[in-house]
Amino acid sequence: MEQDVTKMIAKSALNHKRIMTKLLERFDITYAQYQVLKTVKAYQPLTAKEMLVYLDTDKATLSGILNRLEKRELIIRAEDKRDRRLMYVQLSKVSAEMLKELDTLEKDIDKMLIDGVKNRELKNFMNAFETMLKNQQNKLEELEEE
Amino acid sequence: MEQDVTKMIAKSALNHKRIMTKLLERFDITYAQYQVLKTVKAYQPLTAKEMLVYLDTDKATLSGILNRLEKRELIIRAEDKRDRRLMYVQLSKVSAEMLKELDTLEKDIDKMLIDGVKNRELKNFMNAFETMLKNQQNKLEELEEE
DNA sequence: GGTATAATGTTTGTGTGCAACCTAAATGAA
DNA sequence: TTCATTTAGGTTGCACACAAACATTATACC
Repeated sequence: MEQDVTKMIAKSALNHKRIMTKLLERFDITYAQYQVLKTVKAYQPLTAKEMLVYLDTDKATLSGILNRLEKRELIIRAEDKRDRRLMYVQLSKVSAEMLKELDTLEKDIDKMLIDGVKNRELKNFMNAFETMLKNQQNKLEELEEE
Repeated sequence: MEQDVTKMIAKSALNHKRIMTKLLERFDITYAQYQVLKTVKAYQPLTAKEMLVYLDTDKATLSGILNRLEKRELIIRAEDKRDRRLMYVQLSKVSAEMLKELDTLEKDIDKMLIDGVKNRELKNFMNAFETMLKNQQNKLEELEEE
């Protein structure tokens, strides 16, 4: 039964990624690129380092994604004159428009997910999930310290 | 609130992958390789096509993983004499031993996950999750048909 | 000021994930 | 038998995940 929980989580994460990827096809961007663009929209202008806080990914990965987004003119990079290590990122006009549309689409997907789940059930679900997430965090911290 | 569910799912799937990756470091195999080995153990000898049913991955991905596992002598590939397209896969002695140990480790992780969640809560959790998984499957099917 | 150290970001290498294409072998219809 | 079609599987190309090494620039300490 415990293994089932693990499998369900993995399966639904994969499902969600596949659904979003399908929706994003028409905009010709990947799921990872979409997540980056959303973060830029929410906090722009911001540096790569700041993005890492929100994105739960690696700086090397992010660097590549930003390169591709810049090449396609979906983001604009500008360096800080005070600290020349910093690169401030913001949306282009094209991507800003794109994201408006995508915001609606994604909200629909999020609602679809919990369709048929009663409010009280959902509360319980999230409570249990919080506990599990904490368990995982603890285990991860334990593993980090060797 | 709906977005939170989506985020929780993504986060916990990532957490689990990271925990397992950490545990597998000492055996010098990746999480994907471990999943393949587990499948081989459960159904060996079996063909690549059969594995795909259990693994929810792509044949191109699987092909690469099998190559690396074979190179490291963790699996053995043998062709069928009746149908020379088929490659039957089984564990080597080394990986069979390795998997015994890993089985225990993984079970502990699965138990750790639900620590502090009452039995009734867990039942509800899984019920709600089943509903969500079905919602996703429906959406995916809807998207496949264009 | 000069030098060690830290911070920001990029590059490189390996392993997935996945679509699209390719090969060889089996199958089936004419 | 012959030839088109299907099937199992491998290969290629691109994007991401992530560790490790690297380059540049700031900062701290003397």
